[in-house]
Amino acid sequence: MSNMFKIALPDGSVREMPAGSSPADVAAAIGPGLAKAALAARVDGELRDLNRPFEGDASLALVTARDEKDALELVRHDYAHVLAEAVQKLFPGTQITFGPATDDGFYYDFAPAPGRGMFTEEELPLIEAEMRRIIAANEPLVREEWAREDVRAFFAKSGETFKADWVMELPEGEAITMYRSGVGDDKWMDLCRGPHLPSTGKLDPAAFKLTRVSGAYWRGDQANPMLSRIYGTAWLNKKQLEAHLVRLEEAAKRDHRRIGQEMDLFHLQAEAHGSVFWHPKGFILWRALEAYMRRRLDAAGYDEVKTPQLMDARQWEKSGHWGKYRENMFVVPDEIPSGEDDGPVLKGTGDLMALKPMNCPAHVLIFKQGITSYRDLPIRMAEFGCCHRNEPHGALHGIMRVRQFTQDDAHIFVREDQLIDEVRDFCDLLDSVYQDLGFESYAIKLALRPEKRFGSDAMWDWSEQSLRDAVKASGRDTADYGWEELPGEGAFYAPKLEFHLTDAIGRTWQVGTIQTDTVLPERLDASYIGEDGARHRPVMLHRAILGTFERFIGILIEHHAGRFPLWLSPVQAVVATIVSDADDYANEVVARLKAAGLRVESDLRNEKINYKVREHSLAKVPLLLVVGKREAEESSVAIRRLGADEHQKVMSLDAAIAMMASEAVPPDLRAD
RNA sequence: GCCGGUUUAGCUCAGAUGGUAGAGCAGCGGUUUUGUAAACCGAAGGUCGCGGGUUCGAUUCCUGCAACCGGCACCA
Repeated sequence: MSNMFKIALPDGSVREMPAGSSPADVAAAIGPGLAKAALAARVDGELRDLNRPFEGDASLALVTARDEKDALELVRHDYAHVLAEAVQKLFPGTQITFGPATDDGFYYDFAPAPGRGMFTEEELPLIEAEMRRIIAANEPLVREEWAREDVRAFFAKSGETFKADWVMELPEGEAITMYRSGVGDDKWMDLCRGPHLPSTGKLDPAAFKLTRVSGAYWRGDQANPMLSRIYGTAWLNKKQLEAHLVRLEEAAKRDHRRIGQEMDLFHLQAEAHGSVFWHPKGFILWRALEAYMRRRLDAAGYDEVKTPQLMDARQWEKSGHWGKYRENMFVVPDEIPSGEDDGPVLKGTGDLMALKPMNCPAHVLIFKQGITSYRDLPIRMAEFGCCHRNEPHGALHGIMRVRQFTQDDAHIFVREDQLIDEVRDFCDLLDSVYQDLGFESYAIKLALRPEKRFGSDAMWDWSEQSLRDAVKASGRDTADYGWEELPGEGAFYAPKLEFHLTDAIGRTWQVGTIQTDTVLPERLDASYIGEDGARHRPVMLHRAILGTFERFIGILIEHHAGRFPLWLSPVQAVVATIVSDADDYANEVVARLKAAGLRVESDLRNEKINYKVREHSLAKVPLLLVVGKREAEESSVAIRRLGADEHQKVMSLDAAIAMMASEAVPPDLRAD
């Protein structure tokens, strides 16, 4: 066996390196510039430490900051390592657990030392300073392979029960990697799969920032102790960090809660927390969206229905909600008590009723009226259904996560042989709606059977596979759609396809969904008569495109930053006068625009035009029609378009009305 | 529900180690008739989230609760 290894480089060349050499040696052999720039190595495609020796012939690609994706991941992971080291040095007795890289940085979960509480934001600057000290010390990060029992003993000795317990769950017999930073008394060790940069000095002390603290359950399980998580954002250099912080500031300006208040769309208040008070302007947006959806559903063969808000508890027992969902339901006694202890019920039966958390059982009850033939299927039953769910309080978020909401819900009753086509058609309809509403991209996930569920494994096998097949048939099971499967995330009655959109600061929200349910038709005994004259169970597809009006409008607000396309804008135009002599003409313009179906307001106030322009621009009014003496004489308007480069365009009133009316047509009604 | 933080005028925020509080903007009254992102003057506006405690006195200290914010868990 040769004691020289052949190392193939990306340019096709091959270098002979002595056994025991590492990617760092190759980098040094190529040149000092590369040796300095190298952060890690890809050896036969696997990301590895720069100093980890080759084990034989290999292909090698050195990773530098130019390989941004790999570099960011490495660097962020290293910052997490440095964070953990800093925290343990500043706060002895703190236990370390896990600390991965995230999309914009890193976090680390700690179990605070006995007797002290969770970390607070006030402590972050102190921790940052210690991190910078560790970076300035340029401590080597050295990979060591340990036996599992040695690792356990090491952590057990210092009272690190989380790490000691965790390492015992790793496969027995395999070498486990520990990373050492610092030397001598300043030595610090962490159990970590790696890889890491060669030393802490490779990090830019000005390219990270600790951002917030949070609680987080050990291994993500509510039954486990809560740990103290510290989040940071980290980049390759200061410029990138600053750009990211600016992006966050810009994103905060798009927050739907802020814009909702600025544009007077809605408000929330403690007396009905988790329910939205829609103001006139916000409800115009709602109505435009609802009218649009209604047209799309009509065209796609749906029948719209309306079902009761309150149903008897016995019905919820039959549907299974009472057993699996009661903790989230608002339960209402059907009675008016006398008010005395054990006094009589003055009115009502005394039975329990519940506000519907979902529309599905009611739709099955409609389906069950009369007899359905196989020829009638599919039946697509739609409802803009108002539901109530008593959500965990910590889950509520603006209008994105509320306790009362209206779904663009529908249930499609299909034969098994119709299922895949129906799901595929739904995917196409959903795609078209998202395009119309300005969303170019969205993610599709398949949420698989949860632990707490109804139905047989065979049923779940079939349901899951049918959704998988339907997405494949629609051609959307690709990386462009972020396609992935999420084990354990399905509803208790069905697996579901989830369609996700992203908010202003990168949080993703599920909006659309379609679920293949065979459980509820069974429980509620829904059937159709087949070609063979026998009774069969239909499959029930639960589906929504917007998800809920509340959440979708929240996303729309952030996506457009309040600058809605004209057909959705609550106020499409304001006619603003320059002098009071133009008041009569302005009123005429407003009347003409209203007659053309446009939502328009006038501003005849005794204010300077600069003031009016500023005010209506801040209010995000898309079109400002300025009229003064000139326009009144010429029957024209000076149109200023929000966000446009050219300041104004003077055109005749007739031409302006034609242009605006055409632009305000909803996307599904456009001729083009 | 869990961890941390916050709650003062319509909005955005100051503030006092305990003696019932300010600013800007908005709103209101007046002056200004104005050509594309803030004209000027004036008066007014608050049980300092809610309850309990300590105190001569609490918006401030203690305590309970609620809502909100950031995460976790849960979810459309």
